[in-house]
Amino acid sequence: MFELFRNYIAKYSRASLTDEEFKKLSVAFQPKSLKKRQFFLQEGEVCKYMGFIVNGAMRQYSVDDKGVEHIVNLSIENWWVGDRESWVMLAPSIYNIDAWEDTDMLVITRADFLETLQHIPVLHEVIKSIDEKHAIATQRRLTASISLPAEQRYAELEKTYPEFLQRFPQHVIASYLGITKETLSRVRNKAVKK
Amino acid sequence: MFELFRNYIAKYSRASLTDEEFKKLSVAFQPKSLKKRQFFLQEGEVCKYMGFIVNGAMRQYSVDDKGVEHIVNLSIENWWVGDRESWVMLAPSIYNIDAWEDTDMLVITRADFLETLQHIPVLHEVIKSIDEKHAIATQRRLTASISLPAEQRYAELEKTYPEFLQRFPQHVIASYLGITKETLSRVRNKAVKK
DNA sequence: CGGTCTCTTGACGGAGTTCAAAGCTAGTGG
DNA sequence: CCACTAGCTTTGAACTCCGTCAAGAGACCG
Repeated sequence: MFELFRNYIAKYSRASLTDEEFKKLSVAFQPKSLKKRQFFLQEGEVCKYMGFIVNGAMRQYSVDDKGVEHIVNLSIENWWVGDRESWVMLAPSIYNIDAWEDTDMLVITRADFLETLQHIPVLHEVIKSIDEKHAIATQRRLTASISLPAEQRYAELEKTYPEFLQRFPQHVIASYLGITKETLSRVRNKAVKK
Repeated sequence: MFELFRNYIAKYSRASLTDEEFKKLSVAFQPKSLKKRQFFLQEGEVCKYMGFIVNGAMRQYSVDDKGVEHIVNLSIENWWVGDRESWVMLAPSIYNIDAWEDTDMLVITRADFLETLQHIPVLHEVIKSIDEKHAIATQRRLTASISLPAEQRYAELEKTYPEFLQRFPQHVIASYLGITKETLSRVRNKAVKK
């Protein structure tokens, strides 16, 4: 359970954690398993946990006035899930997060997270680096969403996260791209012919 | 020049900086003034500076295959400008950043920034808090851009950053929202009639 | 003044949505 | 092993929102 997590952390820290530090870190996290379709966070709740996906796949989405789901994030192994805004502000979330496949995660509360940071200074560096990567990815997606047509957004996804195309059905991918499943189907058929 | 900056920093730190700390911080920054339309960063360059706007207004945009500008960020007093991705990765930027009004800024290089962080530990907290706010805002914009039609995105902007509507002409706002100036014009006329 | 920048309005076209139907797959239970 | 269902993908036709192109009108500035 924790090996993947340790490797992940090591990747993000110049000086990797000592055994003792990693032990401290481990006790702050609790294993949690979700069945497909089970919620990790529901709209209106405060996001009390951040989760690290050990295996499985999840989606984060909002629901509009008409009841349509808009997927804002997809996550698989080695990704974090949680609503930053709600987590930081302690405010009710506008998002739902649920499991798309049966999923095993490691979760931590904000209190435990902050305390652990005190005890393991190197972690700051790790977190910062993760946040940086995340910020860059989000900015890229925003830029694409504003400036590129559906077809190019799909092409970009294919290049950036090809795993997603294996793991999620097309109607999920479509929503993530901000288009309908029908449009995605047509885009793909057109692409194949080229 | 530095008063506004000091107030800004104070807002983001629980324990505000000592005079000595702030002096250290100040020497790391250099004043820089840009005339309207002058570039702070051009596509293809590495982003060597982060800038804090003391007064004025700037825009960050990419240019697509057809030569159309897509504005991804607008910034005014008390905002930071720079391309995170290029700044962190030391890679050529895909964005242009220029002044929309005559602008006075304080700028810092990455080397000076990292060194200053060493000398003033409280700064980490400040930076983290700024980054968090920024990440949340970007996520919100992405969500809106995927799930809301033009009219609601404009309404949201009106609520979130009403200053922008005063400072930037409509065609700039339109591009920031990912629509054309004509569409924005029609949306606004329709809104007035309600 | 005469330019440059800005906003508006109209006519047309196209990308993408909506709605409806049908086919395709994989699991589940008889 | 087949029948049935649920979830997924595809296709077509009508429609809608928004972009494109073009023209005109106001505002500001040298």
